[in-house]
Amino acid sequence: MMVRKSKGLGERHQRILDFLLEYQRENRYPPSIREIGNKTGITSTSVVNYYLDQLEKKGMIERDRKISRGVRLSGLNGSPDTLRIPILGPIAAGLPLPELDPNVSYMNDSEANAVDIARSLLPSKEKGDNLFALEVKGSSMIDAMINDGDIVVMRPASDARNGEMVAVWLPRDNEATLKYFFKEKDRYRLQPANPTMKPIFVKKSEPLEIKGKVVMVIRRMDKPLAV
Amino acid sequence: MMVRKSKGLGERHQRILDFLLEYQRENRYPPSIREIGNKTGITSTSVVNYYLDQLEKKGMIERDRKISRGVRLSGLNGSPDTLRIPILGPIAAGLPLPELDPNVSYMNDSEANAVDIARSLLPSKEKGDNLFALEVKGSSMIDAMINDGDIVVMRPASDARNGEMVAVWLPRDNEATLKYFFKEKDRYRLQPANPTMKPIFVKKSEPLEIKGKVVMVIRRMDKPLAV
DNA sequence: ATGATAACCGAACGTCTGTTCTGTGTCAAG
DNA sequence: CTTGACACAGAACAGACGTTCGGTTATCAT
Repeated sequence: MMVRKSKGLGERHQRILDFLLEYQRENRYPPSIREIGNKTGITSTSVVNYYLDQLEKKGMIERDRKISRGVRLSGLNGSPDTLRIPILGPIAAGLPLPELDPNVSYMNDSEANAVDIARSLLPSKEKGDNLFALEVKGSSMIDAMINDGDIVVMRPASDARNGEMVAVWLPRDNEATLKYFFKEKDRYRLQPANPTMKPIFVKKSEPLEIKGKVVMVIRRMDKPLAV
Repeated sequence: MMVRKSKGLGERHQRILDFLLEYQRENRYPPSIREIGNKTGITSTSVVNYYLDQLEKKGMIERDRKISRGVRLSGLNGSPDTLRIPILGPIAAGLPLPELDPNVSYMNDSEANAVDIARSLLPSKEKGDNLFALEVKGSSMIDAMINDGDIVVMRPASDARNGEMVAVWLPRDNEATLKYFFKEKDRYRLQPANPTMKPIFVKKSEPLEIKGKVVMVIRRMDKPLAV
Protein backbone atom coordinates (compact mmCIF):
# COMPACT_ATOMS: atom_id res chain seq x y z
CA MET A 1 0.00 0.00 0.00
CA MET A 2 2.83 2.37 0.69
CA VAL A 3 6.53 2.34 -0.01
CA ARG A 4 8.72 2.55 3.06
CA LYS A 5 12.20 1.60 3.90
CA SER A 6 11.97 -0.58 6.97
CA LYS A 7 14.42 0.66 9.57
CA GLY A 8 14.73 -2.40 11.75
CA LEU A 9 10.97 -2.66 11.66
CA GLY A 10 9.39 -6.00 10.99
CA GLU A 11 6.30 -6.75 8.97
CA ARG A 12 4.04 -6.58 12.00
CA HIS A 13 5.52 -3.33 13.24
CA GLN A 14 4.72 -1.78 9.90
CA ARG A 15 1.24 -3.19 9.80
CA ILE A 16 0.52 -1.72 13.19
CA LEU A 17 1.89 1.70 12.29
CA ASP A 18 -0.05 1.77 9.04
CA PHE A 19 -3.21 0.69 10.80
CA LEU A 20 -2.77 3.29 13.51
CA LEU A 21 -2.56 6.03 10.90
CA GLU A 22 -5.46 4.71 8.88
CA TYR A 23 -7.69 4.13 11.87
CA GLN A 24 -7.00 7.52 13.36
CA ARG A 25 -7.74 9.21 10.04
CA GLU A 26 -11.06 7.44 9.69
CA ASN A 27 -12.31 7.59 13.24
CA ARG A 28 -10.43 10.52 14.74
CA TYR A 29 -9.70 8.44 17.83
CA PRO A 30 -7.15 5.66 18.26
CA PRO A 31 -7.99 1.95 18.07
CA SER A 32 -8.09 -0.39 21.03
CA ILE A 33 -5.52 -3.14 21.39
CA ARG A 34 -8.03 -5.74 20.28
CA GLU A 35 -8.94 -3.74 17.20
CA ILE A 36 -5.28 -3.49 16.28
CA GLY A 37 -4.96 -7.23 16.69
CA ASN A 38 -7.95 -8.02 14.51
CA LYS A 39 -6.83 -5.88 11.62
CA THR A 40 -3.19 -6.89 11.70
CA GLY A 41 -3.77 -10.62 12.07
CA ILE A 42 -2.49 -10.84 15.61
CA THR A 43 -4.75 -13.08 17.63
CA SER A 44 -3.52 -12.26 21.10
CA THR A 45 -3.86 -8.95 22.84
CA SER A 46 -0.66 -9.62 24.71
CA VAL A 47 1.27 -9.80 21.47
CA VAL A 48 -0.16 -6.50 20.32
CA ASN A 49 0.90 -5.08 23.63
CA TYR A 50 4.31 -6.64 23.07
CA TYR A 51 4.70 -4.85 19.75
CA LEU A 52 3.35 -1.58 21.04
CA ASP A 53 5.96 -1.66 23.77
CA GLN A 54 8.67 -2.10 21.17
CA LEU A 55 7.34 0.67 19.00
CA GLU A 56 7.27 2.91 22.01
CA LYS A 57 10.86 2.09 22.85
CA LYS A 58 11.83 2.97 19.29
CA GLY A 59 10.03 6.26 19.66
CA MET A 60 7.56 5.58 16.88
CA ILE A 61 4.50 5.85 19.09
CA GLU A 62 3.50 7.21 22.46
CA ARG A 63 1.33 5.37 24.93
CA ASP A 64 -0.69 6.39 27.93
CA ARG A 65 -0.85 3.29 30.05
CA LYS A 66 -4.08 2.21 31.64
CA ILE A 67 -6.00 4.48 29.36
CA SER A 68 -8.18 2.92 26.73
CA ARG A 69 -7.12 3.80 23.22
CA GLY A 70 -4.16 5.69 24.66
CA VAL A 71 -1.94 5.10 21.66
CA ARG A 72 -0.78 7.71 19.22
CA LEU A 73 1.76 8.04 16.49
CA SER A 74 4.49 10.25 17.78
CA GLY A 75 5.81 13.48 16.37
CA LEU A 76 5.90 13.89 12.64
CA ASN A 77 3.93 10.75 11.98
CA GLY A 78 0.88 12.02 13.77
CA SER A 79 -1.45 14.55 12.30
CA PRO A 80 0.10 17.94 12.82
CA ASP A 81 -1.31 20.66 14.97
CA THR A 82 -3.40 23.13 13.05
CA LEU A 83 -4.52 26.63 13.75
CA ARG A 84 -7.72 28.26 12.63
CA ILE A 85 -6.97 31.81 11.65
CA PRO A 86 -9.92 34.10 11.02
CA ILE A 87 -10.08 36.20 7.90
CA LEU A 88 -11.19 39.51 9.35
CA GLY A 89 -11.79 41.24 6.09
CA PRO A 90 -10.30 42.65 2.94
CA ILE A 91 -7.20 44.73 2.60
CA ALA A 92 -6.82 47.18 -0.24
CA ALA A 93 -5.02 50.45 -0.77
CA GLY A 94 -8.10 52.59 -0.38
CA LEU A 95 -9.79 50.66 2.41
CA PRO A 96 -9.12 51.21 6.09
CA LEU A 97 -7.82 48.10 7.81
CA PRO A 98 -10.39 46.07 9.72
CA GLU A 99 -10.41 46.81 13.40
CA LEU A 100 -9.38 43.98 15.61
CA ASP A 101 -10.46 43.55 19.16
CA PRO A 102 -7.57 41.97 21.03
CA ASN A 103 -9.82 40.93 23.88
CA VAL A 104 -11.74 38.48 21.80
CA SER A 105 -10.34 35.22 20.63
CA TYR A 106 -11.78 34.38 17.27
CA MET A 107 -10.64 30.80 17.34
CA ASN A 108 -13.34 28.18 17.03
CA ASP A 109 -15.63 30.70 15.54
CA SER A 110 -16.71 28.41 12.80
CA GLU A 111 -19.14 30.90 11.38
CA ALA A 112 -16.46 33.34 10.42
CA ASN A 113 -14.38 32.97 7.34
CA ALA A 114 -11.11 31.37 8.29
CA VAL A 115 -8.08 29.47 7.05
CA ASP A 116 -6.48 26.42 8.63
CA ILE A 117 -2.73 26.57 8.95
CA ALA A 118 -0.53 23.77 10.17
CA ARG A 119 1.50 25.12 13.05
CA SER A 120 4.63 23.76 11.43
CA LEU A 121 4.00 26.04 8.50
CA LEU A 122 4.34 29.17 10.56
CA PRO A 123 7.71 30.87 10.98
CA SER A 124 9.52 28.99 13.68
CA LYS A 125 9.43 31.64 16.38
CA GLU A 126 5.77 32.35 15.91
CA LYS A 127 3.67 31.20 18.87
CA GLY A 128 0.51 31.30 16.86
CA ASP A 129 -1.99 32.95 19.13
CA ASN A 130 -3.83 36.06 18.15
CA LEU A 131 -3.05 35.74 14.48
CA PHE A 132 -5.51 37.02 11.96
CA ALA A 133 -5.69 37.12 8.21
CA LEU A 134 -6.73 39.57 5.53
CA GLU A 135 -7.67 38.91 1.97
CA VAL A 136 -6.02 41.18 -0.55
CA LYS A 137 -8.40 42.92 -2.92
CA GLY A 138 -7.06 44.46 -6.08
CA SER A 139 -3.51 44.69 -7.28
CA SER A 140 -2.36 47.60 -5.19
CA MET A 141 0.04 45.40 -3.25
CA ILE A 142 2.05 44.16 -6.21
CA ASP A 143 5.01 46.15 -5.00
CA ALA A 144 4.96 43.86 -1.95
CA MET A 145 4.82 40.92 -4.34
CA ILE A 146 1.31 40.26 -3.16
CA ASN A 147 -1.51 39.86 -5.59
CA ASP A 148 -5.27 40.09 -5.75
CA GLY A 149 -6.79 37.21 -3.82
CA ASP A 150 -3.74 36.47 -1.71
CA ILE A 151 -4.25 35.82 1.97
CA VAL A 152 -2.01 37.69 4.36
CA VAL A 153 -1.56 36.23 7.83
CA MET A 154 -0.61 38.84 10.39
CA ARG A 155 0.15 39.34 14.03
CA PRO A 156 -1.32 42.44 15.66
CA ALA A 157 1.35 45.04 16.38
CA SER A 158 1.61 48.74 16.77
CA ASP A 159 5.35 48.86 16.47
CA ALA A 160 7.95 47.01 14.44
CA ARG A 161 11.63 46.32 14.21
CA ASN A 162 13.70 47.19 11.22
CA GLY A 163 13.25 44.87 8.28
CA GLU A 164 9.88 43.47 9.28
CA MET A 165 7.02 43.61 6.86
CA VAL A 166 4.10 45.48 8.32
CA ALA A 167 0.63 46.54 7.40
CA VAL A 168 0.46 50.29 7.82
CA TRP A 169 -2.23 52.89 7.49
CA LEU A 170 -0.99 56.16 6.10
CA PRO A 171 -3.37 58.92 7.13
CA ARG A 172 -1.34 61.28 4.96
CA ASP A 173 -2.37 59.47 1.79
CA ASN A 174 -5.46 57.80 3.23
CA GLU A 175 -4.00 54.49 2.21
CA ALA A 176 -3.26 51.03 3.53
CA THR A 177 -0.12 49.30 2.37
CA LEU A 178 2.23 46.40 3.07
CA LYS A 179 5.89 47.36 3.27
CA TYR A 180 9.17 46.50 4.90
CA PHE A 181 9.63 48.87 7.79
CA PHE A 182 12.80 50.78 8.61
CA LYS A 183 13.31 53.43 11.22
CA GLU A 184 15.89 56.01 10.10
CA LYS A 185 17.17 59.18 11.73
CA ASP A 186 14.17 61.39 11.39
CA ARG A 187 11.92 59.43 9.13
CA TYR A 188 10.44 56.02 8.45
CA ARG A 189 11.35 54.22 5.28
CA LEU A 190 8.69 51.94 3.83
CA GLN A 191 10.45 49.63 1.42
CA PRO A 192 8.60 47.62 -1.24
CA ALA A 193 9.47 43.94 -1.41
CA ASN A 194 10.13 44.27 -5.09
CA PRO A 195 13.69 45.59 -5.19
CA THR A 196 13.09 47.46 -8.42
CA MET A 197 10.64 49.79 -6.76
CA LYS A 198 11.34 52.89 -4.74
CA PRO A 199 10.63 53.28 -1.02
CA ILE A 200 8.16 55.67 0.56
CA PHE A 201 9.47 58.03 3.21
CA VAL A 202 7.39 59.29 6.10
CA LYS A 203 8.66 61.93 8.50
CA LYS A 204 8.54 60.89 12.12
CA SER A 205 6.39 63.92 12.79
CA GLU A 206 3.79 62.64 10.38
CA PRO A 207 1.24 60.07 11.53
CA LEU A 208 1.75 56.42 10.63
CA GLU A 209 -0.25 53.57 12.08
CA ILE A 210 1.27 50.14 12.17
CA LYS A 211 -1.52 47.62 12.36
CA GLY A 212 0.35 44.33 12.29
CA LYS A 213 3.36 42.38 11.18
CA VAL A 214 3.05 40.08 8.22
CA VAL A 215 3.69 36.49 9.20
CA MET A 216 2.78 34.60 6.05
CA VAL A 217 1.40 35.09 2.61
CA ILE A 218 -0.65 32.40 0.96
CA ARG A 219 -1.63 32.36 -2.67
CA ARG A 220 -4.08 29.85 -4.04
CA MET A 221 -3.96 29.40 -7.80
CA ASP A 222 -7.66 28.85 -7.96
CA LYS A 223 -8.83 29.99 -11.30
CA PRO A 224 -6.79 30.46 -14.45
CA LEU A 225 -5.66 33.91 -15.44
CA ALA A 226 -8.06 35.34 -17.96
CA VAL A 227 -5.87 37.27 -20.37
CA MET B 1 -11.72 31.50 28.75
CA MET B 2 -13.15 32.21 25.35
CA VAL B 3 -15.84 34.54 24.15
CA ARG B 4 -18.51 32.99 22.07
CA LYS B 5 -22.01 33.88 21.03
CA SER B 6 -24.09 31.04 22.42
CA LYS B 7 -26.40 29.78 19.71
CA GLY B 8 -28.86 27.97 21.89
CA LEU B 9 -25.92 26.48 23.69
CA GLY B 10 -25.84 26.62 27.44
CA GLU B 11 -22.89 27.13 29.69
CA ARG B 12 -22.31 23.41 30.06
CA HIS B 13 -22.56 22.72 26.35
CA GLN B 14 -19.82 25.23 25.80
CA ARG B 15 -17.66 23.89 28.56
CA ILE B 16 -17.88 20.44 27.07
CA LEU B 17 -17.05 21.61 23.56
CA ASP B 18 -14.10 23.65 24.80
CA PHE B 19 -12.84 20.76 26.86
CA LEU B 20 -13.18 18.35 23.95
CA LEU B 21 -11.01 20.56 21.80
CA GLU B 22 -8.46 21.19 24.50
CA TYR B 23 -8.21 17.57 25.55
CA GLN B 24 -7.91 16.29 22.00
CA ARG B 25 -5.16 18.79 21.29
CA GLU B 26 -3.18 17.77 24.32
CA ASN B 27 -3.62 14.02 24.22
CA ARG B 28 -4.45 13.33 20.61
CA TYR B 29 -7.27 11.04 21.71
CA PRO B 30 -10.70 11.98 23.04
CA PRO B 31 -11.61 12.05 26.73
CA SER B 32 -13.84 9.54 28.47
CA ILE B 33 -17.22 10.54 29.76
CA ARG B 34 -15.94 10.61 33.30
CA GLU B 35 -13.03 12.82 32.34
CA ILE B 36 -15.42 15.24 30.69
CA GLY B 37 -17.50 15.27 33.84
CA ASN B 38 -14.58 15.98 36.13
CA LYS B 39 -13.28 18.91 34.15
CA THR B 40 -16.62 20.51 33.48
CA GLY B 41 -18.01 20.21 36.98
CA ILE B 42 -20.61 17.60 36.14
CA THR B 43 -20.69 14.98 38.82
CA SER B 44 -22.77 12.34 37.09
CA THR B 45 -21.76 10.39 34.02
CA SER B 46 -25.37 10.22 32.98
CA VAL B 47 -25.57 13.98 32.76
CA VAL B 48 -22.49 14.12 30.61
CA ASN B 49 -24.12 11.53 28.41
CA TYR B 50 -27.25 13.65 28.43
CA TYR B 51 -25.35 16.66 27.13
CA LEU B 52 -23.38 14.67 24.61
CA ASP B 53 -26.64 13.41 23.17
CA GLN B 54 -27.86 16.95 22.78
CA LEU B 55 -24.65 18.11 21.19
CA GLU B 56 -24.88 15.22 18.79
CA LYS B 57 -28.44 16.13 17.88
CA LYS B 58 -27.30 19.67 17.19
CA GLY B 59 -24.57 18.31 14.97
CA MET B 60 -21.73 19.73 17.03
CA ILE B 61 -20.15 16.38 17.78
CA GLU B 62 -20.21 12.82 16.51
CA ARG B 63 -20.36 9.78 18.73
CA ASP B 64 -19.61 6.13 18.26
CA ARG B 65 -21.77 4.41 20.82
CA LYS B 66 -20.40 1.64 22.95
CA ILE B 67 -16.87 2.65 22.06
CA SER B 68 -14.73 4.16 24.77
CA ARG B 69 -13.68 7.69 23.99
CA GLY B 70 -15.80 7.57 20.85
CA VAL B 71 -16.53 11.29 20.84
CA ARG B 72 -15.22 13.79 18.36
CA LEU B 73 -15.94 17.33 17.37
CA SER B 74 -17.65 17.25 14.02
CA GLY B 75 -16.71 18.96 10.81
CA LEU B 76 -15.12 22.36 11.03
CA ASN B 77 -14.69 22.19 14.78
CA GLY B 78 -12.48 19.14 14.60
CA SER B 79 -8.89 19.34 13.61
CA PRO B 80 -8.85 19.60 9.86
CA ASP B 81 -7.37 17.09 7.50
CA THR B 82 -3.80 17.85 6.66
CA LEU B 83 -1.56 16.78 3.87
CA ARG B 84 2.16 16.26 4.06
CA ILE B 85 3.68 17.57 0.87
CA PRO B 86 7.32 16.74 0.21
CA ILE B 87 9.72 19.46 -0.77
CA LEU B 88 11.57 17.75 -3.58
CA GLY B 89 14.21 20.37 -4.03
CA PRO B 90 15.01 23.88 -5.08
CA ILE B 91 13.77 25.74 -8.08
CA ALA B 92 15.84 28.47 -9.68
CA ALA B 93 16.24 29.88 -13.14
CA GLY B 94 19.48 28.09 -13.84
CA LEU B 95 18.67 24.79 -12.16
CA PRO B 96 16.91 21.90 -13.86
CA LEU B 97 13.71 20.94 -12.09
CA PRO B 98 13.92 17.96 -9.74
CA GLU B 99 12.77 14.73 -11.30
CA LEU B 100 9.70 13.21 -9.74
CA ASP B 101 8.87 9.57 -9.74
CA PRO B 102 5.09 9.31 -9.95
CA ASN B 103 5.15 5.67 -8.87
CA VAL B 104 6.33 6.43 -5.38
CA SER B 105 4.14 8.00 -2.79
CA TYR B 106 6.21 10.32 -0.71
CA MET B 107 3.60 10.74 1.95
CA ASN B 108 4.58 9.69 5.44
CA ASP B 109 8.18 9.89 4.46
CA SER B 110 9.06 11.76 7.57
CA GLU B 111 12.73 11.92 6.76
CA ALA B 112 12.22 14.07 3.72
CA ASN B 113 11.73 17.78 3.97
CA ALA B 114 8.05 18.49 3.80
CA VAL B 115 5.31 21.00 4.52
CA ASP B 116 1.97 20.32 6.15
CA ILE B 117 -0.98 21.86 4.41
CA ALA B 118 -4.53 21.77 5.65
CA ARG B 119 -6.65 20.26 2.92
CA SER B 120 -9.06 23.15 3.24
CA LEU B 121 -6.28 25.47 2.22
CA LEU B 122 -5.90 23.91 -1.20
CA PRO B 123 -7.86 25.21 -4.16
CA SER B 124 -11.29 23.65 -3.94
CA LYS B 125 -11.04 21.32 -6.91
CA GLU B 126 -7.66 19.98 -5.90
CA LYS B 127 -7.82 16.37 -4.78
CA GLY B 128 -4.49 16.60 -3.07
CA ASP B 129 -2.72 13.44 -4.05
CA ASN B 130 0.59 13.52 -5.80
CA LEU B 131 1.34 17.09 -4.90
CA PHE B 132 4.91 18.14 -4.38
CA ALA B 133 6.64 21.34 -3.44
CA LEU B 134 9.73 23.24 -4.48
CA GLU B 135 11.60 25.92 -2.64
CA VAL B 136 12.45 28.97 -4.66
CA LYS B 137 16.11 29.94 -4.61
CA GLY B 138 17.11 33.39 -5.72
CA SER B 139 14.97 36.15 -7.06
CA SER B 140 14.63 34.95 -10.63
CA MET B 141 10.91 34.38 -10.17
CA ILE B 142 9.99 37.90 -9.15
CA ASP B 143 8.15 38.33 -12.42
CA ALA B 144 5.83 35.58 -11.18
CA MET B 145 5.53 37.53 -7.92
CA ILE B 146 7.43 34.78 -6.20
CA ASN B 147 10.43 35.53 -4.08
CA ASP B 148 13.50 33.85 -2.71
CA GLY B 149 12.49 31.36 -0.05
CA ASP B 150 8.90 30.97 -1.19
CA ILE B 151 7.47 27.48 -1.33
CA VAL B 152 5.65 26.52 -4.49
CA VAL B 153 3.18 23.65 -4.26
CA MET B 154 2.65 21.94 -7.58
CA ARG B 155 0.77 19.13 -9.25
CA PRO B 156 2.72 17.08 -11.78
CA ALA B 157 1.61 17.82 -15.33
CA SER B 158 3.05 17.70 -18.80
CA ASP B 159 0.33 19.78 -20.34
CA ALA B 160 -1.73 22.75 -19.27
CA ARG B 161 -4.82 24.72 -20.14
CA ASN B 162 -4.77 28.39 -21.00
CA GLY B 163 -4.32 30.68 -18.04
CA GLU B 164 -2.82 28.11 -15.67
CA MET B 165 0.47 28.86 -14.01
CA VAL B 166 3.03 26.22 -14.81
CA ALA B 167 6.62 25.36 -14.11
CA VAL B 168 8.36 25.02 -17.43
CA TRP B 169 11.83 24.07 -18.50
CA LEU B 170 13.03 25.96 -21.53
CA PRO B 171 15.78 23.98 -23.23
CA ARG B 172 16.25 26.94 -25.59
CA ASP B 173 17.48 29.14 -22.76
CA ASN B 174 18.45 26.34 -20.40
CA GLU B 175 16.16 27.86 -17.85
CA ALA B 176 13.37 26.98 -15.44
CA THR B 177 10.58 29.46 -14.94
CA LEU B 178 7.09 29.91 -13.54
CA LYS B 179 4.63 31.54 -15.90
CA TYR B 180 1.02 31.69 -16.92
CA PHE B 181 0.61 29.45 -19.90
CA PHE B 182 -1.27 30.32 -23.09
CA LYS B 183 -1.46 28.37 -26.30
CA GLU B 184 -1.75 30.66 -29.33
CA LYS B 185 -1.89 29.96 -33.07
CA ASP B 186 1.66 28.87 -33.69
CA ARG B 187 3.37 29.70 -30.44
CA TYR B 188 3.15 29.47 -26.69
CA ARG B 189 2.89 32.61 -24.67
CA LEU B 190 4.45 32.55 -21.20
CA GLN B 191 2.96 35.43 -19.30
CA PRO B 192 4.52 36.81 -16.10
CA ALA B 193 2.14 37.28 -13.19
CA ASN B 194 3.32 40.83 -12.82
CA PRO B 195 1.23 42.69 -15.39
CA THR B 196 3.94 45.27 -15.97
CA MET B 197 6.27 42.69 -17.44
CA LYS B 198 6.37 41.36 -20.95
CA PRO B 199 5.60 37.77 -21.96
CA ILE B 200 8.00 35.25 -23.44
CA PHE B 201 7.05 33.65 -26.72
CA VAL B 202 8.06 30.13 -27.69
CA LYS B 203 7.36 28.72 -31.14
CA LYS B 204 5.45 25.47 -31.11
CA SER B 205 8.29 23.92 -33.06
CA GLU B 206 10.68 24.71 -30.25
CA PRO B 207 10.92 22.40 -27.24
CA LEU B 208 9.15 23.34 -24.03
CA GLU B 209 8.73 21.02 -21.09
CA ILE B 210 5.86 21.59 -18.71
CA LYS B 211 6.74 20.02 -15.39
CA GLY B 212 3.74 20.87 -13.30
CA LYS B 213 0.93 23.26 -12.52
CA VAL B 214 1.30 25.64 -9.63
CA VAL B 215 -1.33 25.00 -7.00
CA MET B 216 -0.24 27.26 -4.18
CA VAL B 217 2.48 29.63 -3.18
CA ILE B 218 3.47 30.02 0.45
CA ARG B 219 5.70 32.74 1.79
CA ARG B 220 6.96 32.71 5.35
CA MET B 221 8.19 36.04 6.65
CA ASP B 222 10.85 34.37 8.68
CA LYS B 223 13.67 36.79 9.01
CA PRO B 224 13.59 40.52 8.55
CA LEU B 225 14.80 42.05 5.34
CA ALA B 226 18.39 43.15 5.72
CA VAL B 227 18.62 46.36 3.72
C1' DA C 1 -52.80 22.91 42.83
C1' DT C 2 -51.43 20.14 38.88
C1' DG C 3 -48.95 18.06 35.48
C1' DA C 4 -45.43 18.26 31.96
C1' DT C 5 -40.84 19.03 31.02
C1' DA C 6 -36.08 19.84 31.38
C1' DA C 7 -31.90 19.61 34.18
C1' DC C 8 -29.59 16.91 37.18
C1' DC C 9 -27.74 13.21 40.50
C1' DG C 10 -26.19 8.54 42.21
C1' DA C 11 -25.90 3.82 41.79
C1' DA C 12 -25.70 -0.34 39.47
C1' DC C 13 -24.81 -3.29 35.38
C1' DG C 14 -22.40 -5.33 31.82
C1' DT C 15 -18.98 -5.09 28.68
C1' DC C 16 -14.79 -3.12 26.78
C1' DT C 17 -10.00 -2.78 27.50
C1' DG C 18 -5.20 -2.83 29.18
C1' DT C 19 -2.41 -5.83 31.85
C1' DT C 20 -0.35 -9.94 33.44
C1' DC C 21 0.74 -14.68 33.72
C1' DT C 22 1.58 -19.29 31.99
C1' DG C 23 2.95 -21.87 28.22
C1' DT C 24 4.61 -23.26 23.40
C1' DG C 25 7.61 -23.47 19.37
C1' DT C 26 11.81 -21.71 17.05
C1' DC C 27 16.47 -20.78 16.45
C1' DA C 28 21.17 -19.79 17.26
C1' DA C 29 25.03 -19.81 20.72
C1' DG C 30 27.49 -22.48 24.08
C1' DC D 1 21.94 -31.37 24.13
C1' DT D 2 21.12 -27.41 26.79
C1' DT D 3 20.23 -22.74 27.39
C1' DG D 4 18.35 -18.46 26.62
C1' DA D 5 16.41 -15.02 23.88
C1' DC D 6 12.58 -14.13 21.00
C1' DA D 7 7.96 -14.26 18.83
C1' DC D 8 3.65 -15.70 19.81
C1' DA D 9 -0.94 -17.59 21.84
C1' DG D 10 -4.63 -17.96 25.27
C1' DA D 11 -6.80 -17.22 29.47
C1' DA D 12 -7.93 -14.69 33.37
C1' DC D 13 -8.28 -10.41 36.09
C1' DA D 14 -9.19 -5.80 37.57
C1' DG D 15 -10.45 -1.59 36.43
C1' DA D 16 -12.22 1.76 33.00
C1' DC D 17 -16.05 2.93 30.50
C1' DG D 18 -20.68 3.67 28.26
C1' DT D 19 -25.39 2.80 29.39
C1' DT D 20 -29.58 2.58 31.94
C1' DC D 21 -32.72 3.43 35.51
C1' DG D 22 -34.99 5.30 39.57
C1' DG D 23 -35.39 9.51 41.80
C1' DT D 24 -35.05 14.79 42.98
C1' DT D 25 -35.62 19.64 42.01
C1' DA D 26 -37.04 23.81 39.55
C1' DT D 27 -39.73 26.08 36.06
C1' DC D 28 -43.82 27.12 33.79
C1' DA D 29 -48.10 26.88 31.48
C1' DT D 30 -52.63 24.89 32.57
